Amino acid sequence: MKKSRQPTINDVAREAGVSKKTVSRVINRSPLLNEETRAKVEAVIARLGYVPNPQARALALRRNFLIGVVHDNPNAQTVLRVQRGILEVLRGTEFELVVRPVDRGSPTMLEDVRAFLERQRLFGVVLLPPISENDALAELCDSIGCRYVRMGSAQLDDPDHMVASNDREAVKEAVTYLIEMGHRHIGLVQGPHGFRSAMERRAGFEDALEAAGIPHPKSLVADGNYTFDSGFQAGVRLLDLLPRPTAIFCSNDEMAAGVLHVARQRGLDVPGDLSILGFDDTTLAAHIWPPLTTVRWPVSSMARSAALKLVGGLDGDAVEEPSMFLSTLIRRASVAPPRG
Amino acid sequence: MKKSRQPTINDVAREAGVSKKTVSRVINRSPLLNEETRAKVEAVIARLGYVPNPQARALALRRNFLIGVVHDNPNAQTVLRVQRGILEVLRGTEFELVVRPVDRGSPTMLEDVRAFLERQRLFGVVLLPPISENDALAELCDSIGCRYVRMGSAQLDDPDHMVASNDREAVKEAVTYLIEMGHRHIGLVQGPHGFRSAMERRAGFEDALEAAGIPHPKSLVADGNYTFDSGFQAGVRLLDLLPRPTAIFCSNDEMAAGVLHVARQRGLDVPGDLSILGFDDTTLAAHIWPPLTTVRWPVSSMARSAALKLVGGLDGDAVEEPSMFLSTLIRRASVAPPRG
DNA sequence: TTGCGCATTGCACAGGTGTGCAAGGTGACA
DNA sequence: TGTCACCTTGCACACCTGTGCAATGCGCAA
Repeated sequence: MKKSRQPTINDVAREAGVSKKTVSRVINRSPLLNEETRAKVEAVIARLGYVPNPQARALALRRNFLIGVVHDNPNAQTVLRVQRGILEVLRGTEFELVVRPVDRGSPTMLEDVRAFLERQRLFGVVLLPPISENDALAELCDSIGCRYVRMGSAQLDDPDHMVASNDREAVKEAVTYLIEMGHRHIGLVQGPHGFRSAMERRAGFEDALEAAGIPHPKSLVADGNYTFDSGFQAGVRLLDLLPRPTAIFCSNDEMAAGVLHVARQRGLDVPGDLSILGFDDTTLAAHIWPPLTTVRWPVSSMARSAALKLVGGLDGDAVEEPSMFLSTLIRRASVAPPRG
Repeated sequence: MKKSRQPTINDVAREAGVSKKTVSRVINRSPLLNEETRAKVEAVIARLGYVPNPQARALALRRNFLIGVVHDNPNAQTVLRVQRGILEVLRGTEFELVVRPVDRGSPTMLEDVRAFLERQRLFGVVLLPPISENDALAELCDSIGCRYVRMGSAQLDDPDHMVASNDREAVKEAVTYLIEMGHRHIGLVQGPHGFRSAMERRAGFEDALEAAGIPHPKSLVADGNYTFDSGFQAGVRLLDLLPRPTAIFCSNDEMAAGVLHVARQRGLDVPGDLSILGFDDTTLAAHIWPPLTTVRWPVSSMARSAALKLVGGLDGDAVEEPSMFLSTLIRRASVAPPRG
């Protein structure tokens, strides 16, 4: 062996006695190809251990074999579950995963993302909530020609570019469960304003109360921003109320943990004195005490589906990936009928 | 404008009336360059909004401007903290972050990583524990010519390629704290066999007991594998002992949460009946009740330093990044003197 | 004026793959 | 046998940047 470098498409072509173009067709599974030629070339490829150079492909195709995760999601668990879901799909393919956090507050956010997408020529991106709710971002992807899938709690305008979950219905079911247990005085710790997930979950909460004919005064609604600390603050406010709510629904698990801390500090028994209901089913939910009754947000499945929507259909047959995923109630120990 | 494409180095060269090479020198900050020419070229670059094409650069340089995270770490929190730390350093640079989980158990693991590194031609990788302890992996990076930094709890053989923390001393200090509070019957939930972090933490535990002249029978040591469930199992075993330990040190927070669950199920008061000490200081530690006394593993700082070791020193002056980081005891509410 | 050294610049090719278009080959049919 | 259509293949160039080495220009001394 004169050359210690990795074999190139030229080496394969020479060895196989065909042209580069033909080798290229073999690699890219062109149907316009004699079966015999294909077999011959494939044998040489296997013998030389040839692997196409991704950098050269990226240059020639003007497209990189990279999938991006663009997010501003504060929840570590969620972000990592999405990554894992995508990586599961990408494993064994030529795609790699690149992570790109953005700052929703920054005035240059859109320009930053544009620069990122244009420079890196990503094959596609998965947009996590809440940034996925930004329509300008989706339009940006469209205009650049970058495939994208938005994850969200929204309705399904465009199944090709969206995977969603039925948060509203799931929350309605969960809160109905509280009502059926006898709770009438139920607090809500809602997510930040402007987040669709927060709106959907609040709507589900209200749906349940309305269906049961239970009034829901403003005082029973506390603001949160999906963090533990904001949950703690909201818990302080709600548990100061007289009469005290007998149950609290929190729009995510971290805030539920915050409320639980307040209950502990006040010596309240959970679920005896207070039932707590969360949302997400992060590992935190199962690891705190008592184990948290929560709504499982099927984020891993959604991420897998998103990835398949991006890279699927490349081997010819376009697989129809589901776009709607069901959040389901997970019953643990943090909910019980109210005392008395 | 005839061409709607992005400007290339040729456009810049033509506009500026110089050759490609000269433009290239401006971009790559070559010192062999007339100051006047540099200014002229930079003006054209700014006017055209020229940005070098990363794909073409990757091909020509045979090196991609990507930093990889190679890991098999089961802890979501840890993985994400590392990512965040690295991304903090990479923000504003031309580098992107690509994530690559591996399967330590797989017989083809090393080959997989080799293929990944050779194909993608990463600029550098950060190796997370426990896979970072694999010497063959480090040698592989060396032989391929891929820069790397190992994160670990190990001693510092090679500061250029390693960032480490003083787990052993930190644990010794933490367990000494338990002893000073009056605990004499202290359990250990150790990490999985073959993990250096597990060894170091166990060694620190034993150091403290030996220094205080306290015997430590095998029965007080339970095996774990850094998961909540294994912590739970270990907790069951330790809390079945007679006499029951008055304190338990767990080699990470998740296992500590598992032990806490066992204590709750048995109606034990923490820290009244049982003190629990964790390691890592993940958010879980602060979010469970009672807040967990734990050792803060400075993983974010370590990750930042690792990233700087990889990409630093490119602008001329090589910055000396620290390689050793101090884990420190965080005192919360899960530790108290034993009763009686 | 010539020669020399130094600072600066440019040519031409490398890096590896994809593709438009034209050419080559083959079989069928009149 | 000639013609035509169709299937298969190959050439040459595009994609964009980096670099070895030669060339250019300039000042200065002999």
